Amino acid sequence: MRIGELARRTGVSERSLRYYEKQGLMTAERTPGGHREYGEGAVDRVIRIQELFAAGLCSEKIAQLLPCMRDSDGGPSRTANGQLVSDLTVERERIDRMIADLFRSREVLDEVIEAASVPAE
Amino acid sequence: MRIGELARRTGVSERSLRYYEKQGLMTAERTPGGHREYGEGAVDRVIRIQELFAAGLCSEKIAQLLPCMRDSDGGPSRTANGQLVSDLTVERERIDRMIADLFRSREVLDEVIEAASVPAE
DNA sequence: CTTGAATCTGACATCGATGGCAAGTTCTAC
DNA sequence: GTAGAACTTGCCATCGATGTCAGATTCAAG
Repeated sequence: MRIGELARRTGVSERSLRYYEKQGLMTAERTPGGHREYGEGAVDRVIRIQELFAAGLCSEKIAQLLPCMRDSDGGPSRTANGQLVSDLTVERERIDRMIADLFRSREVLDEVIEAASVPAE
Repeated sequence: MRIGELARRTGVSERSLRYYEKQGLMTAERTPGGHREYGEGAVDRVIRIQELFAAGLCSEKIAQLLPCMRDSDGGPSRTANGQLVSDLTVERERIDRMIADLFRSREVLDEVIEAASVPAE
């Protein structure tokens, strides 16, 4: 599939897809004319990338992380080295804190929403 | 307390504290000379603000939300109106999705970390 | 071929919270 | 009153992912 379809199917803009490639997060075959040609696996990969971005990881970390992931289709290709494991552990802790924060904030929102839905009292 | 101490106690920079004030997220008494003077409650408030920022809410929403919160010390002061409740509900759903994303990403990190800690096989 | 849609590259803009600096004022302790 | 720390305001810079635009090229269908 080409970039337009991939964008449609993942909900990620073409601009971002090209950016991901430039950041080394994904590759694409090229047609003789230079247009990107993606395999089916690209969809999952893009979604995974988006999730990691949303989790606050930067391009660089994601780029290091991706080849160590057990991909849905293929093999795990690589094992993380010590430095990467150390970095990822830090990220993991950050994510834990973020989750805790989100729970608290969600609770706050719920209280306010709840209070508004019970005007009496 | 003054801004330096508040910054130290909350881990938020003085720069950000002044920014919060400009955004209408908090107020401060002023000394005759114009220096900010904060009450004890400011510490909790700043931390709350930080959490909401971390949850992805923008200044504007936080500014609308804060007066509707049951503050630890004082009363809830206001009730959210329909528009705000609607906005907050949207934010709440976004936070839900974010939490789900974070769980998935954390799992990914765990798998990679785990795989690296078991070099054999 | 031709034409219009899709894609290419590259550059610049944006967003929002925060960092940093500069010049001036206030506070605190001596 | 004086010195130095702390504070004030205001402005410009930064970060990273994404938006957007322009001009050129390629693809697909007639």
